[in-house]
Amino acid sequence: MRITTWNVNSVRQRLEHLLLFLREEAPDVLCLQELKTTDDLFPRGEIEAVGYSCAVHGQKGFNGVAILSKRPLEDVRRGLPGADDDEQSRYIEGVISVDAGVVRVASIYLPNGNPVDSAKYPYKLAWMGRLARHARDLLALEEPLVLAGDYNVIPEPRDAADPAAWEGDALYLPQTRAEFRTLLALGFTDALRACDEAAGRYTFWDYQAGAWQRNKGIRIDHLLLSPEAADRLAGTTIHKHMRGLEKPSDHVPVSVRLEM
DNA sequence: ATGACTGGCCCTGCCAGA
Repeated sequence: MRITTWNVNSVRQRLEHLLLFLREEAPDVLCLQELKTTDDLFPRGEIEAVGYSCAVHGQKGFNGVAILSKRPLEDVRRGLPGADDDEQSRYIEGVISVDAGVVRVASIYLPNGNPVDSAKYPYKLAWMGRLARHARDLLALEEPLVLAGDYNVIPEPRDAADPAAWEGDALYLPQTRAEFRTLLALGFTDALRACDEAAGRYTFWDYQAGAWQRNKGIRIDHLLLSPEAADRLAGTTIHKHMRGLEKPSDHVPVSVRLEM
């Protein structure tokens, strides 16, 4: 089965690209981030019409995550445990039954954290701590699990065209990268890196300064696999062509293929 | 060398993104 993550930067602005992607690539599961809309304005009907069910955790104006699936979604959770007062919609999780058993999938929109001298950076670090605690609990289930999303983390220098330009930025600070390594060390596999060690595998190019034309990208959209999912890893794809469309998202979809 | 965009909302400059 194929599972894809994509920060669409407004699902309503990107609806035609989204439907194009679902028709042409037809992943089994698509995790979306930055819906920038509420549940009632989510384009559920158009998406169901091309064969997907939707679990949505929206928010007015900002954030918002969803999971689209060809098969029914069960056990849907909205928001991370331990943050009942957090009004930002950045996490949704569900379970999909397949012939070989079940796969649990989360759509994650990790906080950006800039500017680093504001409350936004401590919020990012606290959020990463909550994610790690929940991820540890999910690993104990010993089932195929994919934590897919926009992590707003540049893991290593090879994940940026110009690493020096990101020094001091919330996406690349040593503490940010250390928190990401702590998450991985719980037992996750970075799917893209397990398949491709090359530098220059980017998933985001800023709208400004001709970043796309000059290939000044970064890799911040990741698919983390539990051991049971990593055992089934068959390949990854960065759908780079989506950045070249008219009025694109600044992120492109990233897919993992699991043998199941 | 410098600056450079896009989307949503309070409908119009401002916040947010990365």
